[in-house]
Parts: sequence; C-alpha cells; structure tokens
Amino acid sequence: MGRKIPFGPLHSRKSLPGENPAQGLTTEGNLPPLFPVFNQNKIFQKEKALISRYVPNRKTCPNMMHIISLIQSGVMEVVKELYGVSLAPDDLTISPTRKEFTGDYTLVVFPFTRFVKKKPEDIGNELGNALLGKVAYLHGYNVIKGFLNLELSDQFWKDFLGDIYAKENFGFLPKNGHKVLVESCSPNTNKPLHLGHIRNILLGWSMYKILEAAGYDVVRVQIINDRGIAVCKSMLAWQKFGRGATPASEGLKGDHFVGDFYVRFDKAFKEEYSQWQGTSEAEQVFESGKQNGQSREEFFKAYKDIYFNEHSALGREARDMLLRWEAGDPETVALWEQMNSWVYQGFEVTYKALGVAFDKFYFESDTYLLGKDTVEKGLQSGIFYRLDDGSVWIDLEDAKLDKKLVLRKDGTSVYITQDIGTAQLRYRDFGVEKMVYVVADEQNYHFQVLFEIMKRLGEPYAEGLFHLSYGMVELPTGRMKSREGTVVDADDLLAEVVREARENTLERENIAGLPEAEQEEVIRKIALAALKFFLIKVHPKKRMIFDPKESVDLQGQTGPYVQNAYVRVQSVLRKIESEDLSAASAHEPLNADERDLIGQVYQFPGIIQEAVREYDPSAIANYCFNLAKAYHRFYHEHSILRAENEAARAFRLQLSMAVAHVLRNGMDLLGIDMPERM
RNA sequence: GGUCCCGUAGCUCAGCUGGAUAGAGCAACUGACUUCUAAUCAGUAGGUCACAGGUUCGAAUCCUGUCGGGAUCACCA
Repeated sequence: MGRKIPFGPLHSRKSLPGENPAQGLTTEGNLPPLFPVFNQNKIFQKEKALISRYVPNRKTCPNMMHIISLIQSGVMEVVKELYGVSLAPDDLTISPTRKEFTGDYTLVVFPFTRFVKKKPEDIGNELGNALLGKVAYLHGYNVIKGFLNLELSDQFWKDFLGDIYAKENFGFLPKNGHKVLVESCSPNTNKPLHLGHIRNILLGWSMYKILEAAGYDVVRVQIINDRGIAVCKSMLAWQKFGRGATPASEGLKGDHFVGDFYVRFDKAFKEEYSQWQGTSEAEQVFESGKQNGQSREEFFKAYKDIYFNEHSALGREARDMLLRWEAGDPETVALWEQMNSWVYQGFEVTYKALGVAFDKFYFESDTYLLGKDTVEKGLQSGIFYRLDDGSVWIDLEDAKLDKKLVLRKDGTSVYITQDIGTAQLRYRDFGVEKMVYVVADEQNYHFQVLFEIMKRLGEPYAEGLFHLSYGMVELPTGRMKSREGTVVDADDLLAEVVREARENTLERENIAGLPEAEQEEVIRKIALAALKFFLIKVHPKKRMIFDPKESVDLQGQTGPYVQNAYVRVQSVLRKIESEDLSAASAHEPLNADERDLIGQVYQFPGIIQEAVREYDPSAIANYCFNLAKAYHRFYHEHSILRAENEAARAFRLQLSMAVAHVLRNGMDLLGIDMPERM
C-alpha cells in the first residue's frame, strides 16, 4: 500500500491552463554489509579483485600501483627497519596534502611517538629520508610539526594522466557478476508526483547509476499503490461529477486529471460533513463525545475519520466501491483500470521529463496478498506466534525492536506482510543478492523490522537488504500539507526550472547560432542540472530546505556551474585538430593548479567506491563541484592553446580531456547530462 | 515517555576510518572580459562547530549527559 512519500513543502500547485509542462521536453533516455568492497567478506573476493584490477595498481600499470598503497608499504618497511616495529596499513594515516602546504600526500607521524621516543619532527625527517630511496616516484619531502609531507615527482602525475586521459570510462569498474535491485518512487495512483517523489526518484536513479559504475547489474523497480480507498474516491468522484470526461477531452495530464477528481471528492465530502454538523444527530454526537474543554471545531476536526466511516453517504459509497473492486465486479474493475492507466500515462511523461526509467513495476493490487503463506510457514517453525484472537505476531524484542503484528485477527495482511512477500517475489524474479529501498526516513522503523524478519526467515538475500533513508523536503516556510495546497507539484517545478534556464540562456546568446530544437535541448539540460544537483548535493539522510528560488540558480554551487567547466573544455577542443599529445610528458614543472587538478582526477575511482559503500550520491555531487571549481581556476590562470611551450599545451589538453571525462561521467552518475555549449 | 536522526557563517550546505589555521555557495562589499565561453576568476567581511563533561599527543568528528528540531512507537500505508 504505497510508500507514502512525504510532501516537500511549497507553493501551491499552480494549474496553468492549457499548459503541459512536460511538453517540449525530450529526454534520453549501520552501514549495511552490502558492499564490503573493501572488507573481508569472502563472498565478495571477486569484486575486490576486480576493483584492484581497475584502480591503478601493480598489475595494470606496473609503475602505477595505487600510490597510497605504495607509500603505506614503504612506511611499514622503513618503520620496521628503523624502529623494529611492525605496523598494519590501518595504523597509518595518509591523506592528500592540504593545499596550503607543499607535497602530495601527508603521513601523520604523531602516533609514532608512542614507540619512538623522539620529537615528531625528528621522526618525520628520519622517515622521509629513509623513504626517498624506497618509494617509486617519491621525489622529496618536508616536515611541519608532526606532518610528513611527501612530494611525488611530476613524472608520476604525467604517467597517470597519459594513462587515463583518453579513457572514456575512467573510474568505472567492469561487471562483477552481482545483481542489485533498487526500489524507488513508489507513488499512489490518486495524486500527481510532487517534490518528495523527485528527491526519491533522483536518489534512486543515482544509486542505480553508481552501482552500475561499480560493476553491479541493477534492476530498477517501483511498488505502486494502485488500490484502496483513496483510489476509490477518485473513481467515485469521476462517476458522480466527471460526465465522461477524459484527460484528452480536458487537455490534462492523466495523473493531474485523476488527482483533480480526488480533490473533487474531498471537497464534496467536506461540504457534506459541514452540512451534517448542523444536524441534531451531529449535536448529539458532539455532546456525548466531547472531551473536557474541547471546542466544537476541535471536536469535529478530530471526528472526521469516524464520520467518514460511520455516517457519511459519500464514505459509504466509496467503501462500497472498494468492496465491489475486491469482489472483482467487472464494471468497477474496468473503471479502476481506466483511471489508473491515465495516471500511468501521466507519470510516464514526468519520468521522461526527468530522464529516468524503470525496469519493472510491482502493483499492490497484485502483491497485497503476498506474504501470508510465508507467515503460515513461519508459524509452524515458531518464528511467528498466534494470539487467541487469531492475530499473528513476531517478537523482536531481543533485537531491540518490539512485537509486531503480521496478520490481523481476520487473517488479512498488513503493510509489512506484503513487503515480506514482495521481497521474496523479487528474489524469484531476478535472483538479486541485494535490495535497496529508497524510502523516506519516516519508515526507518518499518524497514528495521522488515529486515529483521527476513533474517529470521533465513532468506538468502537478507544480509543484502538496505533502506536508503532520506529526509523530508521542506519549504522555507516550513513543512507542507496537501490539505493546505502547499505541495510542490513535480511538473510545475520542472516547468519552472526550464523557464528560468531558458530566460538566462537566451539572454547570454552563447548558443543563439544553434537550431531552435538544439537550443531547447541545451536549455533542458541546464534546467535539469540545476534542479537535480540542488536536490542531490545534500546528504540523503538530512532533512533539506527546498527554496524554489535557489533551486533554479544557475551560478555558484550548482549543476550548471559544473556543466560550464565541461563546456569550456569542449570549446577548447573544438579549436584543435587531432594532434599529437606525446609532448605532454616533457611538461615541466607542473604548476600548483595543474597538480591540484590532476590529484583530484586521481581520486575519482575512490569517490565512486565511497558513494557505493555509503549509499551516498551526494559524495559524487560534491566531488564534481570541487573538480569543476579547480578547473575553472586553472582555466582562468593558465592558457591552454597559447601555453608557454608545446609540452605545456599538450599536457593541458590531456588534463582538460581527463577532467571533461570525469565530469561527464560523474554527473552522469547523478542523472545529469552535459551540453556541449551553453 | 521509549527508540532513532539532525544541530557547523545571516541563509543553504561540505568536512573521508579523530590530525595542520573548520571550508564552499548564496546574500554584502572591492576588483578582473581588445586574450581558449565572465553561467567564470581573485579579494574583503562573516564561527564559542547547540551546551557541558569525558577519552586522546590531538575532537566539528568518538563516549556520556543537557537543551533545541524532526521522525517513529497503528489490526494505516
């Protein structure tokens, strides 16, 4: 029954008469033990092997073993020789040298004072001196306080750059043979998608791309709440007030069309309720039911659901509709199918506009009965127990959770029962070892319970279940409520960012020479980059404030800023013929901006690993921004085509190409396309 | 009340398994386009990393407590 995507706040959905925002938008297409890529989990030895093969190392590039490993083993060797102490790689802290100091990597030597009774500075100097002959590419060092800054030779960076600058897929791992499923979006069929769905969809899509880049086969799915009383409300309203209207006849997107009837129902119900409140029956209910000091208004606000279920004529009709649906009444089922298909057509337009797609849709009308068999079986094996009233429970108190109901006393299933069955179904469908659920953090407890149950059931993929939990999206004015009409509609939002991007782009006239269709394509890429980057750059688990004004910003820490760095490279490359870049290896010395840039490029494979390990697309976004920032600075400070000499020119061209590849690939992991001009 | 998450510049956010003087963007103020795209760059200003203890050579980061904010503890989904 639906994942209940929380609302992001916002300005009310503006219905723009006759405007279909999606038109004109063409598109292309406890840290879980999930990715023990760098852990010791035996099952994943193969993955590990693949990674070490890809990230520069001894096998692929004899001289290019990952420099940190190289430094690590050098330090361990030297420490053993000088001080007779055996250290493990984990005992060493080695990180990129901060920009304000000279060097490439820094070893923290404070910890060594524990077994060497000398000043940190002296230890640093001893180590640095000893390392010089030991570590390939190590060219020099300096010691500041307890920090040993190691300076690599320019040759190291030039070799690395020469190795990767032409590699389109630098940073991506080959297939590892493992399969993951990502569930995201998971809407209800009675309302259009809103801002909350967009954050969800983008996280899901990005996780898919990141997992794929790390070598996994990924299946993208949704679970759609296509049944229940809410859907019946829309159906009933359409019957009563629709007069045979269709999305086509009204010129509306199907999901908005159906959503409008849902609202229509609610309006009619409210009128009915308000009228009823004037009756003597209502008076009686109020008098006998009111709490001490409760006002009439408060009472009836709280009484709404009871009224719906026990007094309302509309409520009665909606519930009858649900019963007929459950009984399989042909006419009801036909209407249900008709309305849902309108909704799906509408959703599809929004997915396309967002540039996302799914491999399979699971429908609750198919899955809401699943899981009962499993519960029956688990009852026999003692995992579940039945109370005298017939309800079935599981006791998870020893896992610091509570007792949880899995079957009602009438034998029907609840939300979690269905999720048990659906997980099993998905395993049968795809044989995945891991499943990632992109669902808002209000359901943290639900997934803790679900995953614990799956473990107790002994499901083979139980250890591979992960809840990618994300925080609510709120407006600057606070949380929003559908009742108050403050939900930010997905299509409106898309239309707004495109409008903003168009205005800015046309003003600049950078692409005025392109055919109009291509201009629109560029505008769309810029608009989506702004929106997507804005939503993904925040760590998923954090609640985020969505300021509509900032979300359409095109300058500063934004998607278009990153795109612009890429576009600058393309602009340079457009000006050259194919040219021999072998002179790059003679470029000497590398300046600080070049070193900074190339050092960042070097980190890309590791950043992808981190994003996978932490289920954190925001790590990619922040990395891309920093790389783009470094490139903008480099671009501003140093001439590429008019460099000092041929070697510098060749080197900077290689460097620019490498940066462009990484930016394009990195942004692709966020679902963001790069324009060639902007 | 129990459990979980969050608290970093006026605002929105980074800060990797503890390491150097806590960083960006926006907003404000100064500068830089006859030169590869200024959707850019450089600079100024802005901080008791909620608070208090603890561990450590070293804490925004780890531990405990307090205060604020949020979520959740349904025979709802």
